Amino acid sequence: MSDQTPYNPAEIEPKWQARWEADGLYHSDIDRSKTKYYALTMLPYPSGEMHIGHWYAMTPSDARARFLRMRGFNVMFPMGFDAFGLPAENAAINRNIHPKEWTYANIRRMRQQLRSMGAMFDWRREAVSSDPEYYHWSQWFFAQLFKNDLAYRKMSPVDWCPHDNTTLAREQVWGEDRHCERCGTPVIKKDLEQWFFRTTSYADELLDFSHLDWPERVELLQTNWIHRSEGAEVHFIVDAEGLSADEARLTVFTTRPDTLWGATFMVLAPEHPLVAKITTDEQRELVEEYVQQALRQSDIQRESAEKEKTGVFTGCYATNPVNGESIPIWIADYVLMTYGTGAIMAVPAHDERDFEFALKFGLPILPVIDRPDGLTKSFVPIGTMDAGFEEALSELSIPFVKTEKGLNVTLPVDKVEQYVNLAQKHQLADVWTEVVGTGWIFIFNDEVLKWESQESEVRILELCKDLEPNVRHNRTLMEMLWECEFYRDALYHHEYGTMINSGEFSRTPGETAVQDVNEWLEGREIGKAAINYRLRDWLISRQRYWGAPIPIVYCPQHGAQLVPDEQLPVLLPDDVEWLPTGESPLKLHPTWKQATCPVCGEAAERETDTMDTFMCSSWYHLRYLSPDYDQGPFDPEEYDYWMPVDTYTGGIEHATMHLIYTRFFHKAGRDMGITQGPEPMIQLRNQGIILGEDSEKMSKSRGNVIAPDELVDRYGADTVRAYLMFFARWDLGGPWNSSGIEGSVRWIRRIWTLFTDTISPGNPTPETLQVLRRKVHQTLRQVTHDFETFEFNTIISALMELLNEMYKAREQGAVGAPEWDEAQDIYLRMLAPVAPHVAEELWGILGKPYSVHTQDWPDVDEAAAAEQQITLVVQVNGKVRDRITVPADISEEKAKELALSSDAVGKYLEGKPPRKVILVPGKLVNIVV
RNA sequence: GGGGAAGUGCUGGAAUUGGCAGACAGGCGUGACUUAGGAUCACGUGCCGCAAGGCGUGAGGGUUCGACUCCCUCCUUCCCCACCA
Repeated sequence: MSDQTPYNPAEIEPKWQARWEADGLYHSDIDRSKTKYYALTMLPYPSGEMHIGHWYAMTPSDARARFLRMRGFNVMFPMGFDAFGLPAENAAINRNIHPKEWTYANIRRMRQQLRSMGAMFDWRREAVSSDPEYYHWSQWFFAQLFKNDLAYRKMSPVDWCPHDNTTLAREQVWGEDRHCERCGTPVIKKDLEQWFFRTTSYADELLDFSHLDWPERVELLQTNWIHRSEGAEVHFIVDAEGLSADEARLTVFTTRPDTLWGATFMVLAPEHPLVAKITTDEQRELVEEYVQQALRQSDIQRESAEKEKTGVFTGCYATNPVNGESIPIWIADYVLMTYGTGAIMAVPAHDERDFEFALKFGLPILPVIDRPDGLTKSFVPIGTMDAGFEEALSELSIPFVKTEKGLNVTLPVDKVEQYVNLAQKHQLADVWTEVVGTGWIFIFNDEVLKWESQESEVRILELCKDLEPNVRHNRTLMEMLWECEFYRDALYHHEYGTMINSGEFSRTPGETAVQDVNEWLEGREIGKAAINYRLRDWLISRQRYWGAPIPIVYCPQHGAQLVPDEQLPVLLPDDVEWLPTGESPLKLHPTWKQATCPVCGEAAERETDTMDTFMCSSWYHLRYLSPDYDQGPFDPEEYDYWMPVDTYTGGIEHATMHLIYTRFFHKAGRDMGITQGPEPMIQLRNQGIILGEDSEKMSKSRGNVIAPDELVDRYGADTVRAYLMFFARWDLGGPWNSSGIEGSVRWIRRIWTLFTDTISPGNPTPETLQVLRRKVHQTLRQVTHDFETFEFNTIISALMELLNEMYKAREQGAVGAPEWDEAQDIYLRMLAPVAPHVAEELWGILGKPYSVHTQDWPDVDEAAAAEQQITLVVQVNGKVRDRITVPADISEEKAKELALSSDAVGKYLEGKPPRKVILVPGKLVNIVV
C-alpha cells in the first residue's frame, strides 16, 4: 500500500456542492423526450433550525430521487418553506422581532443547512408561502372557492385556543383533553362568524383511494376521520305551541332506523335552537341553568366519555312518527350540536349511552331487536321458582345456567311456546310482578309479552314514568337490572337482529330491517335514508397576523364581497404593533381595515382574519412548478408536464390534516377547471420518527436533541446520510444511537481507502473474478430493488457486503482486472445517490468523466449474477443435517441421490428407506423417514 | 370503549414472502500494530453443554415434509380515534 490522501469531507463536500450549483447540475426543466418524475418531500416550517428529523425524511427521498434520475427519468425534486404561522408571531411577542424578519432570517439559515446535506434540490423552483407572490395565489384560490360556493361564512361554535387567541380547525385540536396542537392549552368553545371550506362536499370522494398507492395506514386514518355513517333521517313532531310547521318537524339522524319503535325519549344538544322555544315554563329555570353550564364548560369536561350523564327534561313531548307514541324531549350535553342534526332519538334498549341516560333518569327501556342468534334469554331469580322448575327445563332440553342469583335461561325460539306454558304452570306469571317489585327483571320478547299480556309492558313503562324526572331511590331497580349481564348483552351488545315490538315490522329479519324501514319511511314521507359524516367543513379563519389575509371586504350595503382579482394580493401591512390584548394586530391597525366595496365603491371594512396555514400548504406542490409565474398560481405548461406528484414523502402526522386538505384542494380545483386528474399525489410513503438516545421524543427541555449540523461538522454529510438510511427501517424510525454511526464512518472510510490505495495489478484466479462479478451484479439487483421499495437500510448493508467482498478480491489480486474496474465503476454509481460527494470525488480520482450523478444506472447482468454452485441444504424430517455443494443446474434425481448418499443423512436413516423425499430446486432436499 | 400496527441475540435490524433464522452494523471479548489511541487490522460473539448434541423468532395450540412467515386463542408494547347517535 502506498500513501493516500486522507478522507476529508470538510474539504470535498463544499467543493462539490459549489460545483454542482455552478453547473446547474440539478436543474429540472421540461424535457418531453424523457419520462418525468415529480418527487416531492414535505416542506419544512422555517423554525430556524433543521432538525435531524428533517434530514431523516429528506435524505432517503433525495437518494431515491437521484437513483430515479440515473435510471433515466427527468426528475424534479423541489424544496420550499411553509412560512406563515404562529411561531413567528410568538417570536414577535416574546422577543420583539417582526415575524417577517424572524421568518426570513430562519429561511436563510435553513437554506444553508439544507444545502449542506448535498440534496439535489432545484433551488430555482423554491417557493415560500409568505412571499406576496405566493400568497397572492393563495388568496386567488380562496376567491375561486368562494365563487364556486365551496367557501362560506357562518356563525358557529368553534374551538378556540385561549393561549394563542385564535380558532383552530377540528384537526388541530388534539388529545383526550382537547388541547391546541401548537401550545397544548385546552381549547374552549366560542361562537364566532368564521370562514369554512366545504370539505364535506367531497367526503365520499375522499374515501375513494383507488387511484392511490398510499400506505394502508393513512387510508385507514382518513377513512376513520371522515367516518361515513349510513342510516336515516326521521322527522319527529314536536308537540309545543307557537311553532311553525317547519320548526315542529324535529329531524334526527340514526344509523339504526330499525330501532325506531324503541325510541322512548329524545335528546337535544344544549345549543340546539329549538331548546328555548319548546321548554315549558315549569322547566325553564332548570333548562336555562343547564344550557348556561354546558356552554361554560370546556370541552375537556364536556367530552369526557367517563363522565356521568347529565341532562334536563324540557317539559315538552314529541310524537314518534312510526307509532304515534308521545315521548319526552330532554336536553343533554352528550348530544353534540356539531354532529348530525344536534338532536337524537334515544333508544335505550339498543344504545349504551341512551341506556345509561335512561337508567339515571328512570326513562323507559323498550327492546325492539331480538338477539341476533335467534335466542332469547330469560332470567328466573331464586325464590320465584318451585322445586320442579329446573327439572322441567331439563326435560324440555332448554339450556340454563345456575348462578348465585338464579337461573340464566337460554331460550331457543322454537321453545318459547313451551317455555311460556311451563312458566304459567309454575306460576311464574305471579312471580313476574314480584320480580319487578323487588328489582329483578324478566326478559322481553315478543312472545313472552303476548303471554304476559299488554299489562306487564304497561306496568314497566308506567313504573319508569314514575321515576321521572329524577327519582333517586328507584335507581336501585335500574342498577340491578344493569347487573344482569345477559340483559345488557341482549340490549346493545349485538348488532342487527329480528325486529320485535315494532308493530307491523315485528319479525322483520335483521338482514333487511334497515332497508325495509327506510323504504317505508320514505313512502310515508316521515323520513328517508341518509348518510352522515364525522368530517366537518374546514374552518380556515385565524385571528392572527402572520398569515395570508382573507380577500374579503364587508360592505354595509352589499355584505361580504370578494376583493377583485386585480387588487390581489391583499398585502399584509408591515407596520403593525403587538399589544397584549390578544387581538390580531390587523384589527388594531389604524388604516389597513379601510377598503371600498367593489360593488358600490362606498367605504367597506376589510376582513381582518387570515387563513389557516394549511391552506397555503395545500397547493405548494403547484407553486413549485413555476414559482415566478404571475398569470396564475402556476404555469399550465409546467402543470401539464409534471403533475401529478409521483412520489410524496413525509410524516404520517399529516394523515388527517394536510393530506386530506390537499386532496380536497385538488378535487375542488379539478371541478373548478384548475387542476386535472383524480388525485394530486399518487404514491405516498411515510418515514418514522427519530427519538432521542433516551428513547424519548427529542426536545430542547429534555436535552436529547441531536443537531444535524454538529454531525455534519464531525463526520461529513455523506456519513450522516448513510447512517440515516441504515440505522433503522425508514418507515419505523427509532431511538438515535451515537455509537452506531461509527459503522457508517468506518464504511465510508473503507470505501475511500479501497478506491484511493494504489496497488499494482495482481494475478487473480478466474474464480476470484467470477465471484467478484457475481457479487457486484447481485448487489446491483438488490440495491435497484430496494430503492424502488423504500428499503433503504438494506441498500447500505448490501453495499457494505459488496465492499467486504471487494476487499477480499483485492487480497486475491483482483486489482487491474477488467472485473475489478467494473466493480469499482458500478460501486461508485450505486454509492452516488447515498453519498453524493464522496462518490463524485472518487469518480474523479478514477479519472472518469464528471459527473457521476449524470451517469446511467447500470443494468444487472443476470448471467453474471446467477450462482454456478449452490449449497443444497439436506434436511431429515425438516431438520438441517448436511449441506452439499452442487452445480446450480443439477437434475432432481441427481440432487436426491446426492442427498441420500450423504454420510450425515445415513446416520439418521439408520438403514431405513426414506418415506418421502421433497426437493425444492436450488434450495434443499428434505428426507422424511 | 372502538380501530390499527408491532413483538426475532446485549442493541439497530436481515431473512429473495412457506425452505440454511440472526445477513449487515453497533456493542462486547481476544489478539496484532503502536510511546499512545475514541485510529487501523485479524478472529470470536443466540442460549445450554467439556463434548456429542439439544433448544431457540412474545406464550399456547393448529395446518404442513417443512412455519419468524399461514390459521386460532392469549399476553405485552406503541399509535390513532373517542358520548359521532
